[in-house]
Amino acid sequence: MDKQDPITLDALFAALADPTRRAVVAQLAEGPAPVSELAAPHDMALPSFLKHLDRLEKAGLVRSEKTGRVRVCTFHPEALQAVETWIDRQRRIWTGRLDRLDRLAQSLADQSPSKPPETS
Amino acid sequence: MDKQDPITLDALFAALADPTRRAVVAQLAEGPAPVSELAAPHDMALPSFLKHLDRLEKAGLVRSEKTGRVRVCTFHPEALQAVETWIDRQRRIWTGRLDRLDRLAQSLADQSPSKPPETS
DNA sequence: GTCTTGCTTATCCATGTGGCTAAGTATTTC
DNA sequence: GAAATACTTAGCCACATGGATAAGCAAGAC
Repeated sequence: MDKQDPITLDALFAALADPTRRAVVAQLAEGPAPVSELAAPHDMALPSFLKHLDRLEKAGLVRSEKTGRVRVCTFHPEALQAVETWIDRQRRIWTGRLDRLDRLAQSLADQSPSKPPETS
Repeated sequence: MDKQDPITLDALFAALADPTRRAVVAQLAEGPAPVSELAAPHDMALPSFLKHLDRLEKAGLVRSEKTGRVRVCTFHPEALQAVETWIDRQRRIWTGRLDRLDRLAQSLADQSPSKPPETS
């Protein structure tokens, strides 16, 4: 019953790909809030809005708990770690590659132009 | 003709929300590659694959140029900056808020337990 | 010149997504 | 207990998305 979906990059990126949902995250970053308060700024019916909240929860970005008739939502920034890790890795690979190219070019330039480069 | 879409968070997050497209980005991070080479690892028809490439280009993550009959694609990591900036901001807001709560709790604890907290 | 290669364009189809309304349920409040 | 509040559930609809096939086309290879 307390089933918790594993946090996947698919769900995370998809959750953040919508302006309404990003706005909710931004609002929750300021502090926890009940559903009605989160929904207020968005010009749409409650059920539509709830679907957005659902996707944020499924992505692991938000958790919520119901007390009485009010559901309070909380931001869980740890979920963003997976995104940043992925991005960092890609950038690292790319810049690492550029660095190697750079050093190669440098070593070519350093040698007397007539000699071919050492490949050891 | 040389119209370049503005890089939006919507397009970026959506582009990265698909495993095929993330794999392409990962592959391109290792260095530029022609379409056929990028498509090879993915078990789908070329036109289907091209749609993925398209979305990566529209998002600004990839650019491509055709020489002869071959189209070579290049990774453009600058596009990822927008994503990281957004994520950083949300986290900063959240942790900033936690810090303030922390200081408040600290100052409450520092006062003699009988006195109510100053609200100035 | 014909053949092959490497895309490209045009459709099509199933499913997912983002919106809606209508009606239901569980707390408070009066 | 009746009424208002705060969601919930169910179902519908339009359009986007991820896949497919079929046919076209320009550049190289032979």
